Amino acid sequence: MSDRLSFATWNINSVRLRMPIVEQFIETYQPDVLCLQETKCPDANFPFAPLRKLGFEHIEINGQKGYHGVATASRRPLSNVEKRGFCDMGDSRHLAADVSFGDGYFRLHNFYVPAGGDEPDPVINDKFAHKLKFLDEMQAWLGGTEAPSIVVGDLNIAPYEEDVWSHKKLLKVVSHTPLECERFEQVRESGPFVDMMRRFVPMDEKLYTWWSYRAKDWSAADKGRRLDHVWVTPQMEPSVREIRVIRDARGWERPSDHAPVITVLECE
DNA sequence: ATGGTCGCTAAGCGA
Repeated sequence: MSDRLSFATWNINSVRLRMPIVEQFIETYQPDVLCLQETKCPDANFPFAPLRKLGFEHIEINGQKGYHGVATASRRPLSNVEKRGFCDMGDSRHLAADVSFGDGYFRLHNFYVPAGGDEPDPVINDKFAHKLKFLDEMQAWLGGTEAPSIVVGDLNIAPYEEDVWSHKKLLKVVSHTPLECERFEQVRESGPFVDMMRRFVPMDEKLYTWWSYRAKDWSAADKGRRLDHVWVTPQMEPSVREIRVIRDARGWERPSDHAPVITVLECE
């Protein structure tokens, strides 16, 4: 059966505060599935109604008060929902579900990897140690994935030189240190997963999904990083038609500091 | 080299 499906991943930095631009995004780009991170919303307060009104009848959430939280909203049913804990922290940073595509299904993992604090030394910075441990657990769990699978989310690492505005200036900045970038690649290769964004954008071209709130003019300064990712298992790669970073959304009213990334899948 | 801005939830922490 031929099929076409689009999904988006977006660190929304408070889903309740951001509902106006979530609605704007859905109306403009019409994704079939929307994976959100940093919902910062207890499950009891999640804005189900406006999403259902926009056609997202299937909504699965893994939230907590104040911090973190992920949600996957879909026009298609979501089955075998799984919310995995990492590092025994009680953090809400993952949700997986099966999504129908063509004659079968793929497993869609929605991740929010710890940011890792400021100091790039796991010995003196517990948050950075936690980030590295989280990657270890991701690899132990996702290594050798056989089912058609997609990993999306805010992975909080910009692994390649052109994934940041200045490779040299960010070598000691958490998100681009050699230590975590190497670990990141090991996790991806253990899948194995294909870095789909870089399949569409050459390695020598800048590619960002996040721009700090602290810049006076984020777009003019353009000091971005590619913190959000789309990985697919090799058997899914031929189905990926297109990936777009919706940079415009970073400039909308009361924006998230992350831009959404849309992926289009198609099969014959 | 430093500080710059957000969002939580009610002063400071996390990003």
